[in-house]
Amino acid sequence: MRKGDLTRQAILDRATGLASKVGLEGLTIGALATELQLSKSGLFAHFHSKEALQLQVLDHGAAVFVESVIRPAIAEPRGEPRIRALFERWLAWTQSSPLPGGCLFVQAAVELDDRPGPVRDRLVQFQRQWLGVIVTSMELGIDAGAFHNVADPEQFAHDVYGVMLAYHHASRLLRDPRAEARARRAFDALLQSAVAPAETHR
Amino acid sequence: MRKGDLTRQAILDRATGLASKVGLEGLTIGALATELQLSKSGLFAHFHSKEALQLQVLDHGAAVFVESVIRPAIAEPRGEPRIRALFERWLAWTQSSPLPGGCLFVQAAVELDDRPGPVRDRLVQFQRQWLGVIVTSMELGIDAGAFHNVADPEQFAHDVYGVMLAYHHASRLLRDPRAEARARRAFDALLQSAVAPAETHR
DNA sequence: GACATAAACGAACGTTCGTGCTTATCTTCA
DNA sequence: TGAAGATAAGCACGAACGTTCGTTTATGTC
Repeated sequence: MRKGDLTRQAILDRATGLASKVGLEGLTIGALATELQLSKSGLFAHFHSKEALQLQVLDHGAAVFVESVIRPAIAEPRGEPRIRALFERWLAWTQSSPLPGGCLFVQAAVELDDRPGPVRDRLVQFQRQWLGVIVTSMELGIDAGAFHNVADPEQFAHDVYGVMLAYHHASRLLRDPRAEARARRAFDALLQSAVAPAETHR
Repeated sequence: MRKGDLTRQAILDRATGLASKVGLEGLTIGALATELQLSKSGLFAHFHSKEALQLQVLDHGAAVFVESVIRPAIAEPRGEPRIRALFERWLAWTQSSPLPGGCLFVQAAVELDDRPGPVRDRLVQFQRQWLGVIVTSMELGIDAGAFHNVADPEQFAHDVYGVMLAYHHASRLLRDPRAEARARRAFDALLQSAVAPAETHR
């Protein structure tokens, strides 16, 4: 790997963390350069435009997300364990050290929800994929008999994401120490109402 | 009412809508002045600092929220009707014309969650009050026998807010036409699991 | 109608924003 | 080791940021 790629990677690492705090728009080339002890122009040369930087930050964040949340969770057995792993690893992700400002995508979602352009498009794509992972995991669980077949995977994914957003709100804005317990309880209730009858009384 | 108060009100009206799109930080005095066909300095004189403007925008938004969501909902009879009214009016609020960018508080919550200061403090206060309204409405419903007494009002409020945030995400970022139906279904499920047994089989 | 106050303006302040261009300093490989 | 090419710095730009100033225009009161 070339030297340039190394610094570019270092820039993206730092930029991802910074963007989790101040957003993709609040992310500033000058501040980022200062943090990395680089000159503004030197850093800028890696990306040629701020929008390109934002896109790469999003891509970088997505790559990390896949490695630390999705891939390990997919390794779990189908049904409840896999769904639970997705949820638990998402919780851990929002608290992970490279994200001092919470989940980058939650921040970006609110920031970009009415700001058309390629950055928004990319984010929408990622969010759909993420929800798609939950939907698919749910469908596979139904096929395996872990959940009863009247369960609606898309509704379930939507609801689980709501639990995640509520946790983000309670924990980050309200600094509520019970946020995590609340999120788990909500998730359990959601999961409980989806498990197949045979599993319910074990 | 003096002339100055009138324009100040007009400024806050417009600023609230603008902030719902671009956030309280993205809200810019120059852009706001242009929209209102005022000079930057003339507008600035009403607030003396940007932070003061942000605080007043928050206050103004909260006042409108109380009038259009909380007060009418509180007028409904205790129990299910009141809780449902809170939820339905919140849905309508996020789509109301003065808020082209969705709920101002959702935007602000994500933006300020790790930006300490008086603006954040004010927002936290409002959010606690809002959740408190749901909690109290739930408690009153339990007292009236509409919900069974094992229901946890704080957990319920937390969960309902999650449904609201998921709706905001699905509708605003993903532009999912099924967002509203999903939100209602999630809310109904939440409410169903709280209603007293006598009410369940009617 | 004269006077005092309130409200809005226009110009400028110092910073910071994103973005170019030109130069210098490193890596890399023959 | 030295030439070629990649990488970062230096410097400057126009625009926008929040803020301050002195001045002008509108409003309200006696």
